[in-house]
Amino acid sequence: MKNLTLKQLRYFEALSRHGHFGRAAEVCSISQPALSVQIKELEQGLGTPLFERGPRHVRLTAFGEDWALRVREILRAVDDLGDMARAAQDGLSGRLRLGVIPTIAPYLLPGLIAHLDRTHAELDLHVRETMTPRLIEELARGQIDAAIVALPLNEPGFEEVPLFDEPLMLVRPETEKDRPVPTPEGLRDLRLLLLEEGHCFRDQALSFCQFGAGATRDGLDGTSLSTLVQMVGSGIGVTLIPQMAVPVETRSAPVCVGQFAEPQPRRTVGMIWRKTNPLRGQLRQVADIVLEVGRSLPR
Amino acid sequence: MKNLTLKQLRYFEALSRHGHFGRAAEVCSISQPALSVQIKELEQGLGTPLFERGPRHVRLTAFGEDWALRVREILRAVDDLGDMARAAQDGLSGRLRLGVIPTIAPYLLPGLIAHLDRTHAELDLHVRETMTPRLIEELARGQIDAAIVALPLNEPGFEEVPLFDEPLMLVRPETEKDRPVPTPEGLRDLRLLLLEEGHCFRDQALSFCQFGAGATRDGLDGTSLSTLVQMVGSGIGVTLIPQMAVPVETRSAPVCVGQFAEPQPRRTVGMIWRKTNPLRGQLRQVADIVLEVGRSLPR
DNA sequence: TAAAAATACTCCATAGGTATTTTAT
DNA sequence: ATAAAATACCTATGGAGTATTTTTA
Repeated sequence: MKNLTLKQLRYFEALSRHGHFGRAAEVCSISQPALSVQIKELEQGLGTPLFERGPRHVRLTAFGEDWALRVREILRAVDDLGDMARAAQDGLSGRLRLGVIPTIAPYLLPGLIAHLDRTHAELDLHVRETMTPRLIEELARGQIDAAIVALPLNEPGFEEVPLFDEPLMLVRPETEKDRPVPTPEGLRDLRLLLLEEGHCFRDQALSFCQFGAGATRDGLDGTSLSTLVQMVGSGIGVTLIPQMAVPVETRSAPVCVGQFAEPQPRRTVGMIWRKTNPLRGQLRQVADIVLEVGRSLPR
Repeated sequence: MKNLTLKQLRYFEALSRHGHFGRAAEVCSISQPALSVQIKELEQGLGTPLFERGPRHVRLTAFGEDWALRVREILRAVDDLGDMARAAQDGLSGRLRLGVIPTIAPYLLPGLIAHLDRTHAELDLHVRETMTPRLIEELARGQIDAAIVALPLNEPGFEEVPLFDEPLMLVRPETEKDRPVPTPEGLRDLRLLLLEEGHCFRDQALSFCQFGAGATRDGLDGTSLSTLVQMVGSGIGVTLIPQMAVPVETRSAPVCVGQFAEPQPRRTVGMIWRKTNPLRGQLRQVADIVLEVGRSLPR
């Protein structure tokens, strides 16, 4: 195995993930035959097949599985090499791929982007908005550099930096504005609207209401906080949203916002990245800026 | 840094070690301009210089130093990838690069090679004979797969497998054959001939005689056990050699061999390899064979 | 027969070679 | 003046594209 190339390893990795020559080739921006040839040469060089070709799907052989683990480590390490150069010339510059969960992105990003444009024009910010488990995966794979999520996560290999925390607010139809804010127990008797499965914010809200696992709940699911508030506005029920969402989301619906009595439900917003990411120095700087932007959000 | 290649990393590594474009290029089997170009592209891609070009030597920059550490790890990991394939199809085959120290090689290798030829013709054995520190270095760098040395070493990251141990024998001029074998203390009054600095066997012999560090010694240094025995044969002094060397070395010189009283000086012969070497399964097999061959040496 | 991988061929980008120039002591 | 690295230029290998065939459920 003297003429092993990084390209081959990248192609192998793509194929191992997609299990399909055509799609993997597309991801690699090459043609399917080009990928076939490289994979074949890889297997020939090794003297062992890496994939089992079925007519419907391509699967890693047992040996291929082992191999893939090491290959992924190597590719991560190689990608880090590039980042080291940028880390060396400190100061924020170059591409920075930031993941943000959907219950933070719309409220924090406008201010963050404006701030970065003003203070660090050299920084080429790419934003990816998706839910926490996906972000973790992409971080591990080196597809993004850092993520803004709700803490704690306790993922091994990741550094967590808590930035600020904020209360969760009750949103009710405007008609109920003079009613007292219910207790967590009282919430169970209302029709509580929540985000669909997968959003960590859903779980945070649920845990405040102390619904047991699997307990049936008289509510509906929405795909965004915006949707939920609109639903509340039309009298369907009530919902919880983080404080940072209040100014944006309650402007255009006939709803009122209430604050719970102590102990308030809260969530912690923070940043995470791989502990070994060479850009961690830069990422700390970004975290400071996110904190600043977060603190300056309208209440 | 999208078009980084393994070749570039290998060239970089070679240049970082040799500090000289011409010699590094030779090691890589390419021309000096080819190397210059690749290094230049590497630095351009990174946006940072990796080397300081002086008129007399090329040195790594501070950043280059950091980079080199990671690059070496990556290259080792990549080389391991190739070995994994061979490890998978177990059974001894393919190239196996074995280091052996000079005080073992001439006595053990003939039998070992004969045995392997007979039982594992598929195995392509490459032998490297040099002293322990060098072997350790080459193991770490992946230039050899395993080494046969005197244990213990306690090198972190290496697996040590003790195989057998053997006594150190006293070699005197044949004329002294009827004299009693001296004690360790008695040895100090004789002219003791030892291997030159660097051979671990020298230290083993010295420690038996309990010469303090730096104590002056009335002896001479030789470059091989063979030389030492010849010198003893011509009446210059006495020496110690490992038991396995006795049949070969005392055949052609007028010397006699004596065994010390308990506690005898002994050395342990064993094999070492990197703990993470994918071939370790194979290496254990080789160790078993070395043990067998070692045990069957004539006494 | 249809979906997907492998093969055939053609082409061009680029790694590498030789000859030469530049650089710094 | 000399040793060593950089540049110029040319060549050839091999990676990638398009068109096509083979494979198997």
